[in-house]
Amino acid sequence: MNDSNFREKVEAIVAQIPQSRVMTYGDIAAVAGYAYAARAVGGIAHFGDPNLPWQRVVNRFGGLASGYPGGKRGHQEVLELEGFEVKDFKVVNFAEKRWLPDFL
DNA sequence: CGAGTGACCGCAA
DNA sequence: ATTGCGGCCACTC
Repeated sequence: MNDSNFREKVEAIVAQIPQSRVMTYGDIAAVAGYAYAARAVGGIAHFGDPNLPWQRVVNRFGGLASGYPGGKRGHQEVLELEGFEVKDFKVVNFAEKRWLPDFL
């Protein structure tokens, strides 16, 4: 079950993120078991399953990601389609839209 | 097997 | 206030 399947854990969490909700890399890493593995989450995001809603994953400032397909530009577009309000490459009311997994 | 990279985070000057 | 540096983890070449 949880033999350092950091990758599966992160993918599972991201896949469970509800719509209109966002999570930070640090939070996901912490929930996965490694509070300082935010970078690893980013790496998984790039080489992980592209079907997962990585668009709901943002950095600690609620800002957009750097390497998202299409750049911040594309990320912002998708976020707005998800129902988010993006302002200056940052999610508005990000603190209120922040979400934590149930199984935690 | 070893080294480098990265969609990050936190602190210091 | 802004800029720069180091450090943690996993993945790829």
